[in-house]
Amino acid sequence: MKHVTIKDVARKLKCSVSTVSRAFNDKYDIRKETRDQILATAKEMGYSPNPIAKSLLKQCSNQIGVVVPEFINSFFPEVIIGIQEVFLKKGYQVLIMQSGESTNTELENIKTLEKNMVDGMIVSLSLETKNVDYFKNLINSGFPLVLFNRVSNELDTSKVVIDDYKWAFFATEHLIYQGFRNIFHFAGPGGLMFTQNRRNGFVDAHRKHKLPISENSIMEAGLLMSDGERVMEKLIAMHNIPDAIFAVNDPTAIGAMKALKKHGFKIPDDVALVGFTESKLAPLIDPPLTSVAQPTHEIGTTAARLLLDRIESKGIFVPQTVVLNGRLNVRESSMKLR
Amino acid sequence: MKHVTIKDVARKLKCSVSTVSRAFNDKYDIRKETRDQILATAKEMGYSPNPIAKSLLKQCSNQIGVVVPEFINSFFPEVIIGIQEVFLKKGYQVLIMQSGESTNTELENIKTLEKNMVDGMIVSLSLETKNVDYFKNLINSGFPLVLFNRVSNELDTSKVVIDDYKWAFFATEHLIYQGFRNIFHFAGPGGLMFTQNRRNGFVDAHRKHKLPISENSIMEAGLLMSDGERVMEKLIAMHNIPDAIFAVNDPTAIGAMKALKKHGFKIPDDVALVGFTESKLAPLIDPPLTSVAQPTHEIGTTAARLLLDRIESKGIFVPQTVVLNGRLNVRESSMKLR
DNA sequence: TTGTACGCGTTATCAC
DNA sequence: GTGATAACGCGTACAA
Repeated sequence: MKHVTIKDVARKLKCSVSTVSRAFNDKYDIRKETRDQILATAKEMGYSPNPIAKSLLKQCSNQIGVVVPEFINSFFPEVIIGIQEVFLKKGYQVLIMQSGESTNTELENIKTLEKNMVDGMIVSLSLETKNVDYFKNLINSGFPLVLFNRVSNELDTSKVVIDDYKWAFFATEHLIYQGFRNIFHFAGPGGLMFTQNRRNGFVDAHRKHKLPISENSIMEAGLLMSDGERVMEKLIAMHNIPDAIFAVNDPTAIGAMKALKKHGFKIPDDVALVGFTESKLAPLIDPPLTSVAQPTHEIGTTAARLLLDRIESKGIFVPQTVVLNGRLNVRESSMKLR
Repeated sequence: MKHVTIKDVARKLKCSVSTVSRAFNDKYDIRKETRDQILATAKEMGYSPNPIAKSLLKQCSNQIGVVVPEFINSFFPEVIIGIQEVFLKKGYQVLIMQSGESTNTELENIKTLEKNMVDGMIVSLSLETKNVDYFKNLINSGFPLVLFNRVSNELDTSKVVIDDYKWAFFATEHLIYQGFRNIFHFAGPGGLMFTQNRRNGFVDAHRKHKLPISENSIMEAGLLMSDGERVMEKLIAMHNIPDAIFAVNDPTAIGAMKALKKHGFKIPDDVALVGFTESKLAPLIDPPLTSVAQPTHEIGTTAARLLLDRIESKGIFVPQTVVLNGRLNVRESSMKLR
């Protein structure tokens, strides 16, 4: 029933707890025979050191925490797999928590992990999060933290991102090269860095090609499929149909696609579509969706290595921002026929 | 830098640690004024009780652990959201771990959570897991455990499942009603309960309708898209094309679809398709895929409530298996066009 | 080489 | 109503 503790082992072997402890923590001031015997009986009794007690003592836990906004889309899960890959090899356990895009839950998650004495955290901020004071304190107090994807430039810590501006620029330019002129952007919620960057990329691509860009062509949508659907329905109702749409992410693009198909519009003949942060659906949907793919797995491994370096560097550590490369996967949804 | 502890607060207020402790654990043997003052300065100092120490003392943590094989497909994430919903409300934190379909990692995960003194676990077994001895011991020692989806009938504990047999039966029968006669089944890996159940449903639907069923029409595929693709390619190479396929899950169905489309087969005209455990892709793919939808969110909340009941019931507790209802969502991929 | 004793941050049980 | 102290399970400096 109860967990077998170091005392039980010591009692059984008629030795002291410290001897047992020593047997488990390969220090060389112990005789091999005693060590082997202790390890053997310990195993037999089903004993293993209690990490909780160890954490309390050593103020660290060989655990790292990961907090993500959601894992309905495949993006975050794929990143997490990358993270795990690195840490499991190093003997760390990875605790995952989900904020559900809520600042409050996010904060609770962070505190829980902190109190569990995780040795570091990898976080992608929730949509709601405006106030990053808690993170600031964490960083200032010397806690190892790495951000990815949803980052804040108020926080001076290591980050892993892709160049949203650049790839939004490329994606838009691709539409321009295809000959589309009346291009709309379905933007993400205001305030988020990547929303702004993708929007700026969209604008500057037009600027480079000296194409006018009307105020109304940038619509604040959201990040969900329902957002894309809603905004598209509105445009259809207003008979304001663009040639092409660059959406802030795949779900909104797919939402728009859904609404367009429902009303009999052909894609890409009537309206072309480009998404972002390629989802598993992109190549499978009809028509296949052009999208900017992020190197999810690599984002995970990179973030993990940055955190590991930070944890293991007992001395000074300079936060660094790693910008990984994306890729524009061109598919049928954005190809001008003929 | 360092965490502020109960001692710091006590020292600052020139009172004893027990008084501070009392202030936090609403016992009535404390004066309101002292209590308020303590709470105020504690807040000011940024103190909150350290759950690690509390766990060590109380042998429980107000945390529950969740172990799933993967969360690339939306199924497990959606279940987890349901689980969180119940537990967050009750003041529990939910720690999530991913076994990656590996027995070893699964075991490590379980042990980590156990050593973190989680008050209970919700687990869906990995594909590889044959030996469930560790779980048996866990259950026998009185540890609260609930299984879902990937369960084992060797384990005497609460479970949440859907009736795989029944819904596989319905799905197959649907194909039969549509007029298909040469129906294949892409089965999952042997050994898994749901693999067997879905296979039996497939067989018995044929039996009920007195349809012959050849040995070769059941192909062991796997659970991945690549598995479906591979098996379908093989069939195509052998010029052995069925009228319809009932696949063990959506990814294999979609893999088959991919291969079929690549070789110019029309769906459902040439080959009809039905999946299982409806994924987000199913309604979006071309053609939309018929599939058995599982009530993911409800699976999560149900499992959570079962676990909660088990945790809070200090006395005797009878394990119960809850069988939730699925739903066959019929879409274009399985509709016989006259 | 091994044992004793202390401390990690709490709460519970005693005294006072 | 409040303070001292023992425990929770472990690692480790120090003593033996």
